[in-house]
Amino acid sequence: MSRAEQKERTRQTLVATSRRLFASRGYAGVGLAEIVRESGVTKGALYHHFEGGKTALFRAVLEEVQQEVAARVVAAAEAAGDPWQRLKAGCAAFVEASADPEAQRIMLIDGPAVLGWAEWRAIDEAASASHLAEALTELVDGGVIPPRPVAPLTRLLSGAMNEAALWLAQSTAPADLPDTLSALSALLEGLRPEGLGQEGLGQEGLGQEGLGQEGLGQEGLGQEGLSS
Amino acid sequence: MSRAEQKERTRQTLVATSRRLFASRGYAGVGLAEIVRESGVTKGALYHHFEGGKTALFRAVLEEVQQEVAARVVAAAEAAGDPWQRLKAGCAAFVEASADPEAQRIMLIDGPAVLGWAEWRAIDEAASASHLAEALTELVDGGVIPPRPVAPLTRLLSGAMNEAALWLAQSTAPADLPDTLSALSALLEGLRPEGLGQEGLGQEGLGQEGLGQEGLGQEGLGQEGLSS
DNA sequence: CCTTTTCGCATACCAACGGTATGTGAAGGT
DNA sequence: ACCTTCACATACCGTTGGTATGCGAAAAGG
Repeated sequence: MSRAEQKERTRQTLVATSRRLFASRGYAGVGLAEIVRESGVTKGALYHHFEGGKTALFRAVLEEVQQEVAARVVAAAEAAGDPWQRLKAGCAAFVEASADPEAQRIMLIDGPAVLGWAEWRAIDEAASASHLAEALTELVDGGVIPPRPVAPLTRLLSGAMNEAALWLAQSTAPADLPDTLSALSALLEGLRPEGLGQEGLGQEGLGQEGLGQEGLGQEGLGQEGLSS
Repeated sequence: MSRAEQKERTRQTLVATSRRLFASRGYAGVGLAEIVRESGVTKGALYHHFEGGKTALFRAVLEEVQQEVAARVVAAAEAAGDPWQRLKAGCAAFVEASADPEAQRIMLIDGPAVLGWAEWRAIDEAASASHLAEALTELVDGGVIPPRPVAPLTRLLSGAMNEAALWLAQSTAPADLPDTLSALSALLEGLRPEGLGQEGLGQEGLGQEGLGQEGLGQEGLGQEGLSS
C-alpha cells in the first residue's frame, strides 16, 4: 500500500471512530486514549493528522456530518417544483435528517460549545443555512413573499428547525414529527400574503432513504389539528 | 457573622465568580483552581457546597441566569394588555434579554453541552418555555389562533428566538434587532387567521429598563421592509 | 541497485485538570 | 466547661490533552 493511501486511510479511520464515539457519549465524554485505541493507532498519529488536537478532530467530524445533512436537504429541494415547494421540502428534509440522534449531539449540542458559536455558524452557513437564505431570497425576489431582510428570517427559521429536531429526537409520541412539520409549515405560510394555496409540509416524493423515520403509523403528514 | 450567613455568602461568591468566568471564557475554558482562587476559598469549600463538582456549580449558575431572563420576560408580558399582546411582548423581551453575551454562553452555548439537552430543556422549560406554552394555549383556547398542538410550536418558537439572540449578539448592524423582531412578529402573525390588525412587535411601554438596546438609531421597530 | 531523504507514525513524558480523603478549628448546643 | 457539628483547608490521586523525540519503511536521487 502506498504511503498516500495509508495516510488517507488512517485519517478516515480516525474521523469515523471519533464520530461514532462523539455521537454516543459526547465530546467531553470521550478521551483521546479511547479514540486512538479503537482506531488502532497512537496519539502520535492523531496529532500528525490533526494539528489542533482533539478540537481539530471534532471539527473534521462536524464538517462531515454537516455535509451529509446538507446533501439530503439539497436532494429534497431539487426534487421539488417551484421555489416555494423547494423551501418547504428542504425544511422538512432538514428537520428529518437532523432528528437523527447521532448527528444531533455533534451538530447541535457539542458543535457550538466546542468550536464557539461563530465558527459553528460559519460551518453551518456553508453547509445548510446558505441554501435556506438563497431560497428565501429567491422567494422575495420572485414576489412570493413580501420584501424583508432575509438574514434575520434565516436565523429564526434555522434555529426553529434545530430546536425542533432536538425535541423530536427524544419525543416518544409518533405524532410529534408530523405535528412539528405542520406547525413549521404554518409559520412559513404566514409569510405569504393571504390565501395562496395552503399545502402541507410533507414528504411528497423527496429522497428519504432509510432514515428510520418511516413506519411511525402516521398518515399523510403535514395536515393540521390532529392529536394534541 | 453567623455560620449560616457565612455559608450562604460563600455559596453566592462561588456562583457569582464562576458565572463571570464561565460567561467570559466558557465552561471548559475555566478550571476549578481559578474559580476557588478568585473566590478566596479552596476546592474543599467548593465541593462542600456543590456535591456534583464543576457540573453542579454550572447548574446553579445556569438556573440563576435563566431565572433572571424569565423575570424580565414575565414583567414584559404582564405589562401588556390582551393575550396576543402579552405573547408578542414576552417574545420581544426574551430576545432582547437573551442578546446579552454574558447570558448566552451559559444559557445557550454551554448549557446543553454540559448538562445534556434533556436537563437543559427541563430548566429552560421551568423558567421560560412554560410561559410561552401557556401563552399559546391561552390563544388557542380563546380562539385567537386555530387549534393546533402547542408543544411543537413552542419548541419551534423557542429555538427560533434562541438562535436569533445568538446571532444578534455578534451582529454589528444596528438594524438587525428591529429586523429580527419584525420577522418574528411576521411569523407569529402568520398563525392568526387573515387580517386581524397587524401590529409590530416592538416595545410599546413594556418594561425595558436599561437594557443597553435603546438608542440604536432605529425608528418604530417592528415595521417591515427596511434596510438591506 | 544502493544511498539518502522524507514522513507517517510510535514511544515516552509532562503539566494541568477534576475529584476525593482526611484534617482542623471555630461556632453552637447542652 | 464540654462536646458536637460542620464549614472549610490541606494534601493527594488518577486521568486528561498535549508535546518532544525516536524509528522504520517508502519514496527520491544517483
